Amino acid sequence: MDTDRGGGKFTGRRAAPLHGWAVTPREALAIQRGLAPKIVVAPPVGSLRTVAGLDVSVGRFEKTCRAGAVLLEIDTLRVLARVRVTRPVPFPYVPGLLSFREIPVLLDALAGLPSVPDVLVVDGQGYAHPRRFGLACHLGLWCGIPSIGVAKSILCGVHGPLGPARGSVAPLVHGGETVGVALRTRAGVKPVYVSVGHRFDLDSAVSLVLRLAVLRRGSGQARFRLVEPVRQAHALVSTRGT
DNA sequence: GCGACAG
DNA sequence: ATCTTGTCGC
Repeated sequence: MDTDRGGGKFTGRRAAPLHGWAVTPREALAIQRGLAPKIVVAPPVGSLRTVAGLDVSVGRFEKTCRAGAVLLEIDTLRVLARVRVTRPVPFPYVPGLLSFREIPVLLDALAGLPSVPDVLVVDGQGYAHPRRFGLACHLGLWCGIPSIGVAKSILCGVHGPLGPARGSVAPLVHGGETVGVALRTRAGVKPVYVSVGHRFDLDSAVSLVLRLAVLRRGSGQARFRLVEPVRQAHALVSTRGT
């Protein structure tokens, strides 16, 4: 029943928004429980040509935050557009409720892109969440766009050791369920944690992440641990000024 | 009750 | 997330 297009042109075109954003932590928890069943875990439909990397940064004592959305062509990893917005911080940081802090401002950045991305990549968890509704799930569902989460550390779950080579994986398990994977994007360095957001399956997410982790010219070694869209978004919001 | 805890 | 310089290594 989700008409797709979720919250609208990213924010409000839907006749009835899924929910408001001015909520208390308690209400946020209830919203997550109610929306988690709506997440679709399946291979992405159609071809994936463009990807948007998203990130948010908040100053130590500032009351505002910056959100960035960078659109790239998946094949070439060339940047097609960059959008950065500054907004009041809408919600405190509470482990497990990150989406209520970042999505309101990310939506404004996404709305500034010249076209709708085929897939969204966020800096954080998706399904690998206590209630299976991390930032990537929430954003993907709201926008009606396929999404995945690529986190730098674990929120919940455990995993066994993984090989030292790029591409090595180990399932991330929580509550007896595989909620994501620890993936080595670069030989010898700490893995990233990949999980499904919305309208994506774990295998497709892993292969996409490997495609987005820039390789060094020549040998098939990775240049960076993090995927390019998220690196670009991070660079965009981590500098201050105009 | 205690410790953990995306960004 | 943010506070922060130099330094070791490919």
